[in-house]
Amino acid sequence: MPDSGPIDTLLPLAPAAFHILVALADDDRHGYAIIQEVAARTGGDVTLSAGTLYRSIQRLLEQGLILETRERPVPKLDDQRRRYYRITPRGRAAARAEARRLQQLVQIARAHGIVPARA
Amino acid sequence: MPDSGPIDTLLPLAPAAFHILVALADDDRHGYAIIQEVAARTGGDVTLSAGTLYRSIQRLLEQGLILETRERPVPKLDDQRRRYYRITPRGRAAARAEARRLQQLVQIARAHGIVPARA
DNA sequence: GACATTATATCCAAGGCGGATATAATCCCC
DNA sequence: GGGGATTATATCCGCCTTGGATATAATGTC
Repeated sequence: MPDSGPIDTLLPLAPAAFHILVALADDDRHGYAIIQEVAARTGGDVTLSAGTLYRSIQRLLEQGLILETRERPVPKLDDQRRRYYRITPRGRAAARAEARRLQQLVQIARAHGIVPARA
Repeated sequence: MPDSGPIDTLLPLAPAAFHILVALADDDRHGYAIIQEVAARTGGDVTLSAGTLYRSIQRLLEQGLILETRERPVPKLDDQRRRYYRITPRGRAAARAEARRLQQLVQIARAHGIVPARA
């Protein structure tokens, strides 16, 4: 399953994969920066380990949900170790589908009175 | 970790565990009925396998999130094979916390423009 | 009484995860 | 400019959860 086929077959998205895609929604980022972005965005609740991050990135590349860019956001001050990644349209679609799926879960929980009201 | 301690340590809840707790939110149910309830409630998207179900039930019992009841909803027509389960207050709290966590994920995805609007 | 369905339980292999380890480039400060 | 902390990527290990297969037995149906 390289980079085609229905998005549904990718769901449910692995939690780490979802976080990475969301972190790349706004800007291209390199791996280490993704870890920091996710931690910051979740208030420290989600701290991707290095092992999880780089394995997830490999899978996302194979699935065509992200791609590596040679562009450097700030060409002058650069760090040759960094590898920057960009979300693809397909990656955006996958993240959107996953978000919808999560939203449905919350809806079901609400229908069963688990959640007081809507947040 | 038998059945005490902060709810947060239980999060994230395994997907199967969350579905089971939600299915038990309204009524006591036996294992097989939980599978059917989850499948019905999700429009067939989530079909818990038998292996997943019974192992998840064991964990939930150990964690004090559900308990087994001897009560039979309909005492007359009964099936001696069935084992009925009931959600505990702690289980309800765990499901609520997990739903909140999921809701936060959706919010983050929205903040990054992944999701068009609110569902 | 035979056969499909219901119902619980266990085993196996696959996949995702955190944490540890390795290696190297970059930064900072004295 | 030399040395140590930090940044950055990568791989390995073991644990946990999962779907699917298998087993066993009670119940329902005709």
